[in-house]
Amino acid sequence: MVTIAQQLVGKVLCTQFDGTLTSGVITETEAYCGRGDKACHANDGTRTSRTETMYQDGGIAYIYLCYGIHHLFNVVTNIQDKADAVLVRAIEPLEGQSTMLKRRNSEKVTPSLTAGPGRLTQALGITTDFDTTSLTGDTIWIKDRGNSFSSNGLAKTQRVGVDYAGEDAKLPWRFYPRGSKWISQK
DNA sequence: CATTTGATGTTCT
DNA sequence: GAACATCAAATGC
Repeated sequence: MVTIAQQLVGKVLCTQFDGTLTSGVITETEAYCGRGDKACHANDGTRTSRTETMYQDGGIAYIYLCYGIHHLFNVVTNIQDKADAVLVRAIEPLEGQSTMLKRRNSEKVTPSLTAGPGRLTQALGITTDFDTTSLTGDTIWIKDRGNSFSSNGLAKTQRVGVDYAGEDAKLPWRFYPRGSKWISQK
């Protein structure tokens, strides 16, 4: 679970709609565990129409609306009825940069273009319409470029924005490459 | 520069 | 009604 979150860093997240391809290298992830992690929406078997996606088999996208405005993208990583997911918090733009700039309504490629959970989904055109989409299809998928980071090259810190989770907010389940600029601010 | 505030939907009380 | 896995624009130094 936590291992999967580490392995996802350095892989390439791709989306393709209407013949337009956009992609980026994953530079920041957070692990969320459905059992014993108060920061997870589906902790302790909490099932709602929103979190139902997390209880499905792994290898699909869990996308939900946060604060009524932002779409956050997660990868479901466990088997059916085990609600585990990895939140992708930031990417480094790769292909289709001009499309991302257009979607984000900006002109220059800077970290603020895709560094942040709400930002990367906007740049890639991901919305809740793609919730439960399989990540092995041709709409949203993850490419292995073979340049994964060793646990030594990865910084390990507390997760962001989950202070309400008490002790569980201190779990070191946020990962990003040491020295990378494509990281969400805080 | 730092801090505050508005937008906004889903879920739980 | 309150809180929430957030961001950008406005305000105050």
